[in-house]
Amino acid sequence: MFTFMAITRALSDQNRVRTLMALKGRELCVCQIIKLLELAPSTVSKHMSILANARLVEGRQEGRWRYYHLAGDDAPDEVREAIAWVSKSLSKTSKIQQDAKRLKEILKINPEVLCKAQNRE
Amino acid sequence: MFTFMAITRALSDQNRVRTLMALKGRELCVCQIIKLLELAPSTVSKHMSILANARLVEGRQEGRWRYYHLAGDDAPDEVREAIAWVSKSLSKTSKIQQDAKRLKEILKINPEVLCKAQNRE
DNA sequence: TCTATATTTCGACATATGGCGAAATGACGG
DNA sequence: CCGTCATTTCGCCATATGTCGAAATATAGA
Repeated sequence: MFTFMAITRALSDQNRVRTLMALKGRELCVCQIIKLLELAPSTVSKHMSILANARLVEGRQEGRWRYYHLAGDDAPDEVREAIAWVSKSLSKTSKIQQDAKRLKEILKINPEVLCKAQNRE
Repeated sequence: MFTFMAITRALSDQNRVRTLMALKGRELCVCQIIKLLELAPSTVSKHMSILANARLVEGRQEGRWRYYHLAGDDAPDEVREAIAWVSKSLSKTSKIQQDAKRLKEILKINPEVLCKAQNRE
């Protein structure tokens, strides 16, 4: 029950759900998520730790960058089914499709440039 | 997206999730839910309105009593799948099984008696 | 080792949420 | 209609949560 509630609480915030959907089928670096959500780095970091805590996502360090991806086949059933449910429920919503479009543009930007730009703000 | 977030926010509270599980396969009157959760009537009422707002449950008036039941086949896909996911994830957890056991005892009590007892507190 | 830089942690703040009790509402039986 | 009673609405409080900026941490490169 405790782990289940961690999942539902993680899913109860719109920005976290948007992030999950953005991670479908790809890995994203934190600065890319920051750009997508247009939130402060510290805020995004907290969101990611809540998602990771619920085991919905996993992080991977590569040099100075940290990449997050959706939980894989090794994750508990309830987690994988949660992701499937979210995905099925939201894929067609306009907000998520807008995000997908924006994300395409963000992925074109060299991450180096993206990160540096954020640190100047 | 808005309706989806209503569902996830509804599911982000333990007492509401417990209520959903208690409603699996049966209808319950508000005073029975009050007894199960051991919360104030006003609190339970608010929880039920959040669940109903998310369309996870539906209410039915019968005389002075109000009965709630899980959303049926007429509910949107996302709702029915949410219920299925919750149910699959939690059926075996000890907290929910404890509730099921307690509920059996509560169902033995005449609702009239149960309600009157609550109004004296 | 020193500097630059990507991310996290910390501290603060405003708002949201879960809880209660009291009062209001609505339904039944006289 | 009047009183009783189940439930909801309202007003309040304490705590949780989302957000930010500043400081801390960690990593790469000079």
